[in-house]
Amino acid sequence: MAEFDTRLRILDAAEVLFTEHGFEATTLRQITGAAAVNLAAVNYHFGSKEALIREVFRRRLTWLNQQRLKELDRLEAEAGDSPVKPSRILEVFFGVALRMAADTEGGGRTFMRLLGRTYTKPSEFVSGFLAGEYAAVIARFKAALIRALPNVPGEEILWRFHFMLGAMSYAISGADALHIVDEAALDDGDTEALYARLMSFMLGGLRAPLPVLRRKSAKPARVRKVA
Amino acid sequence: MAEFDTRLRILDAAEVLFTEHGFEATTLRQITGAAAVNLAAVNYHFGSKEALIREVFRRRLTWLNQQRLKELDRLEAEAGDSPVKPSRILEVFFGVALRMAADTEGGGRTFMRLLGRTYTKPSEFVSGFLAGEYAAVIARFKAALIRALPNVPGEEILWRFHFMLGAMSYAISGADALHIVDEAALDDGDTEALYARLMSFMLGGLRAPLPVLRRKSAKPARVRKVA
DNA sequence: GTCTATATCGGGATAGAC
DNA sequence: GTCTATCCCGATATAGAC
Repeated sequence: MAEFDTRLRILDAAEVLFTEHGFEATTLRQITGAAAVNLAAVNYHFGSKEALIREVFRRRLTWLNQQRLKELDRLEAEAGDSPVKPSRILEVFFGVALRMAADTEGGGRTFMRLLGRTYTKPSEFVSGFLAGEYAAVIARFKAALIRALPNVPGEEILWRFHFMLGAMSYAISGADALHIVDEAALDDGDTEALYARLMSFMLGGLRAPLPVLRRKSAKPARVRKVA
Repeated sequence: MAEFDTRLRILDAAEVLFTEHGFEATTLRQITGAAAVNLAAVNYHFGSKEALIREVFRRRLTWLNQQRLKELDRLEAEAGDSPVKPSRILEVFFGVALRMAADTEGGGRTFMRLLGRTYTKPSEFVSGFLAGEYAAVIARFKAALIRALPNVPGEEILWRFHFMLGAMSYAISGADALHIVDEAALDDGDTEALYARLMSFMLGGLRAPLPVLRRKSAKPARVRKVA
């Protein structure tokens, strides 16, 4: 097997095992065993276990975010001067992710489950990396949503976006987690249905009446930055 | 320090460290070091690291779920024969959790962050345990929601409940994760505000128009169970 | 119940032959 | 680029004195 192959085999095996058992619990011996390559290959190709972890994220994440930006570009070009509809914006951001998560064979599904979990507790050495990969994308989508929903304060949009990420993460974790909630085997194999369910839930949440925020005790009201 | 104290000190320290670094990455040396007790104390008091992990969950989770059931009991008693409002149901289930998460000093906040993350990827030896702790609670709340929302199919309610758990988990992870999304420091210290934001988002999602589910290809339409 | 000291294991990483 | 063999470390767990 060529060297190129070895690299890929390691990445694929690592992705699966990290998702299954977490970073720390996964050993290089397990990875190289599953990939049917030599133990020393990881350090040869990636330098260290940490570097391997980063690469597992990088290869999928850059592609994912490029897709998102490309589709948003197209959407905004089509819309011209008028703002893009919120539903379309969400469809792009989460649709790309869910389509990746639906890709059982290519490993996309595995990766998205890993990503959702890592997001809430990034080890020090991935958090900075993740932030870098996401920064531009979030900025663009946030701006688009703010344009699309002029009545909702930017801060609220950000929180709701955050909540949506959580909903998506759990949606992708799917039945694995759901059977804690209910023994009835909910079919999470039907991606179309899951997508539709999640999207209607999110749109409902995004457009929900604004919460009544009571001013905090003594703090004087501050002028909000113009969005 | 008395033996009772030692046990508690270990539990508290473990909770913090597990939340911070995960189960695998946290060593007994770190735990006993932080707790200022002897290394051997963990095995004396709990038997093993795994047993310690389970106990970290058990002590908080049973209390949490007892509160939920108690408050739901009260709500249903007050409502008599009429169904309880969905918003009240959510307020109980998630309110109890968020109040616990707001308890910075008692360690509730730490624990809820840990719980949210564990839910999507329970190690084999906690998943069964978690399911057991949750089963009765979920059943009760699911039933209450189905009564409250007769127009929404039970299956949809379950999915939306699942999405809500995700939103809550991310809400509690809070700013730690949010600053991946946006550098602007969103104030997640204001529990009241967070609670209001999350609740309006969830209610919007729960009451959203039902998704249009296209029948799957060849499968004939089945009669749905009566809710 | 608490401690020190230690047994035993398995981890990541690397040296050096092929 | 790939392999074997090995280094070195730190993990959990326990034995046995106090």
